[in-house]
Amino acid sequence: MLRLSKLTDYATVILSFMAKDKTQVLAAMEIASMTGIAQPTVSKILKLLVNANVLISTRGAKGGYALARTPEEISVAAVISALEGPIALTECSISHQGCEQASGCDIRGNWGLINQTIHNALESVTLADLTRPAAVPEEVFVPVASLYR
Amino acid sequence: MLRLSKLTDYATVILSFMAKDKTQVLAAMEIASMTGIAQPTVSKILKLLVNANVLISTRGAKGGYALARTPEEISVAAVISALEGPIALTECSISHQGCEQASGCDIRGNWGLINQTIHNALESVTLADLTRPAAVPEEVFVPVASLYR
DNA sequence: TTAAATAGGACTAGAATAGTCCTCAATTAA
DNA sequence: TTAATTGAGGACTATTCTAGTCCTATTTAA
Repeated sequence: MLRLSKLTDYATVILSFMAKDKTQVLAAMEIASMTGIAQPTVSKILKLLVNANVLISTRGAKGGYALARTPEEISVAAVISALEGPIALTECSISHQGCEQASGCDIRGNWGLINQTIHNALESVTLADLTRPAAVPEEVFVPVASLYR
Repeated sequence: MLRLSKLTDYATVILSFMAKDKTQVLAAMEIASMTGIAQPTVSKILKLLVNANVLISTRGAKGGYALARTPEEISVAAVISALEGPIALTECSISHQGCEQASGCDIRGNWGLINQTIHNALESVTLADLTRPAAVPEEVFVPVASLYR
C-alpha cells in the first residue's frame, strides 16, 4: 500500500502539536495527554526524533522535548526517515547487495530516479506546511516522466 | 522505510521482461525460468496483474499472459496498486473511519495533497520508462511546497 | 537527597508478508 | 473423447515486521 507506519503518522501529529504550542519545552507525559497517544508510545517516538536531530531533549526534572529547528526548517522527509529509516522504495536503492536478478537489474537506475523524485517531494514539504490550514488546489500534477525525455 | 513490497519489486522485473520480449504470450513457467523467480510466486503476481487489468491471460494449452496495453500505457502507479492496493501514505487517506485523533486531524487535508503528489509522480512513469536505459539527470527537483503558497 | 524526566534497550503479541500448494476450470491437440 | 497443458481461485504456513509496553540507568532541579 506504499504506506507510512502508524508511528510515523503519530509523529506528524505530535510534531504539529508541538509546532502549534507556544511552550518551549514539553514533557513526554504532557504530549501524551494532549494528543491522546499512549505515553510509552509517545516516548518511543520522541526518542527516535531526538536521534534524528528533529527534536532536542533536556533531561532531569523540568526537562522535556523541543523542536530542534523552526517548523519551516523541518521537512516531512526528515520525519519519515527518523521513524522508518532511509526513504527508498526498493531494497536495491539502499544497497546493491541482494540484487542478483539477472535480467531485471537495468531497471534500477530508473527506480533510483523515482525514489529521488519522491524523496524531493517529501523534502519540500515542511512541518509548517502541515500545520497550515488545508489547501485544496484544483489540480496537482508533477510530470515526472518528462524528466526522462 | 516507505518501501514497496518484494512482490511489487518482482512485478516490475517481470513486466519489464515481458515488455522487452517479442513473444506475445508467455506462460508463467517461462517467465519464472527467465527471471529466476520461483514459479508459484510468479503465478501469484501474474494473477494479481490480470485482476488489475495490467495483463491479459489466456487459459488452456498454449495459453499464458500478455500485456494488456503497450508499455507506454502502463504506469508504475497501476503496477503498485495492483500488488498493494490503493497508493496512500496514511490510513486516513483511504478511509476517515479510524481518525479519532482530536488535535491532529487538520493535518489530513495536507497529507492528502502529498499523497496525490506522489501518486501523480508514480502515474507519470510508465513501464516503457523503466525498460529504457537508465537516465541520470543532473538534478531532479519537484517543489511540492510551492503548491501550498 | 529526592523527585522528575529522558536514554536505551529488552520483550511480547499481533499483524502483515512471502511463499507454497491444492483443486477446479478452460483450452488445445491427438 | 481423452489427455495434456495452462490459468483461476483460494487455503495455508512460516517468517518477518510492527506496535506497544516495560524495566533499569542516568541526568538535573529543588
